Amino acid sequence: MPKRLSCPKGQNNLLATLNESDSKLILPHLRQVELERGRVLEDPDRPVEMVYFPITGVGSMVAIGRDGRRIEIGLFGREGMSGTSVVSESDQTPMESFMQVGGHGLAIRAEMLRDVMESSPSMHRHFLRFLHVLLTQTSHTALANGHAKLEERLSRWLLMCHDRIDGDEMELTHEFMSVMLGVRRAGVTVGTHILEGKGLIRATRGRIIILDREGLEAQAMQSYGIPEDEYDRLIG
Amino acid sequence: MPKRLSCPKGQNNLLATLNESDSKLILPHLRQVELERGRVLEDPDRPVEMVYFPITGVGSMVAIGRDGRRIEIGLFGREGMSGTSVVSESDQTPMESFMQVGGHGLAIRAEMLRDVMESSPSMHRHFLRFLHVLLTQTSHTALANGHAKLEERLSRWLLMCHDRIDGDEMELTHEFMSVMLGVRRAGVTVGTHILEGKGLIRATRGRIIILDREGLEAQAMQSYGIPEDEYDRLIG
DNA sequence: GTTGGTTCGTACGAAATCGTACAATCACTC
DNA sequence: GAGTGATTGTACGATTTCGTACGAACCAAC
Repeated sequence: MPKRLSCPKGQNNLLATLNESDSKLILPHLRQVELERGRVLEDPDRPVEMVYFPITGVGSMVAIGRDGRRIEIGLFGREGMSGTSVVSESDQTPMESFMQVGGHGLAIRAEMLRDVMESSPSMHRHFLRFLHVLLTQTSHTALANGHAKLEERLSRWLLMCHDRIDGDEMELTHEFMSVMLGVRRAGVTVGTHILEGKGLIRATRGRIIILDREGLEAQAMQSYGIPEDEYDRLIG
Repeated sequence: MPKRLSCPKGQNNLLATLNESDSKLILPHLRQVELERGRVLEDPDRPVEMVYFPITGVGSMVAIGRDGRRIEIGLFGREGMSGTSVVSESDQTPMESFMQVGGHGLAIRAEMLRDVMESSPSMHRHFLRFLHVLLTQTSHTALANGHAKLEERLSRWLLMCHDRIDGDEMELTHEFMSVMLGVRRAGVTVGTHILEGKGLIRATRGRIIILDREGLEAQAMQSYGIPEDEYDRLIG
């Protein structure tokens, strides 16, 4: 299977799939922004001020425990958006969102987004559907975290990143992946070796290259795909 | 800490917290229903036909993997509702919802709910906020599944059930809990013994009694509470 | 080229959980 | 009150992951 969630280059697919009048409505309020790696898009328990639609790059949503434990619960790129709590009329969330892979995109002030959604139920619906996809993704993250072995989770995660970038190369350290997956750094090192040994990826310092996507999907089979199907169904 | 998410007896809190005009709007379309244990409220990948607002009983949302692996990703009782995909304009989800503890509640046809939400943005917003709480809950399930030990996850799960029932007794088998948590049945048996040994619960055949809620919260500290805070913030 | 910080490879025993099995106990029916 | 099925208690080795540690490899700056 080829990459999922793909969309016309140079665009954000969530915006590209708006109908014409909604597109006209929101366009004037969007402005280009750089989304450098590490940029925080959403602070925990603080009102969302800007909502971002990546065109390149990958964002991570991270749940944070009482004691500060973190784990990634979802990621989004040019198929989606940050700040969905604006869409669910909840202003803020206890999670954090940040760019894990740098890129650029479009941004709109949260207040403004609220306004345009209010004036266009169809736009609201469109973003709501993305929220639903996000819930599905998070659910399957919970499923994978509960049932899947490290190697399978790693495969799933690499696939989800791969879907959201151009090309087959990503700048990722084992340390970073270990935090996202909530496992030991050393575990990730061993895991990547296994995938590398099977010829599915190639890993060099700070970089992972996907060699055999289908093979990776086979590795992740049970864990990958359902949220992506849901995206196709609802947004396409 | 006392039970969370509590609300006036004999009511569903999500409905009880609607404003007066919204309440009048939806009431005529609600009808009383029995929600016996095991009752399926929502089939995976099939359009939601009825939406349920429990008054007693507890419902579970379960994510299902490609190979049929299951894990509970959220639960709801008289503080919430089933069928949130109607709220997110997505009609259906790849998950299943069913009653894990029997009870009764109110039901409305999905179509009708769609209509009344369309005619009342404030009602739509209210349910959207619950959807946001659900996303938070699911995120923290992913967090717990990734980071917490069995004993901690078990405590968290018992607390979440406890919040949603009257009294301190629940009919639960180890087998059932093991499926919800995605662990071995034997593991749950050992886990309950530990909690029992600490005097936090009492377990008899097919039944768990919460003895020391605060103690349980201490056990689950890192994993429990944030989604509940979010509920208070948004619905109260 | 040396230095220093990041990243990666690898090792170790400890802990948690798994998969499985089987016997004991309970609740209910006949 | 004997039988039956569901539930629970307990055991076993196997597997996975943990926590930690330390050295090697790499990269960039001086």
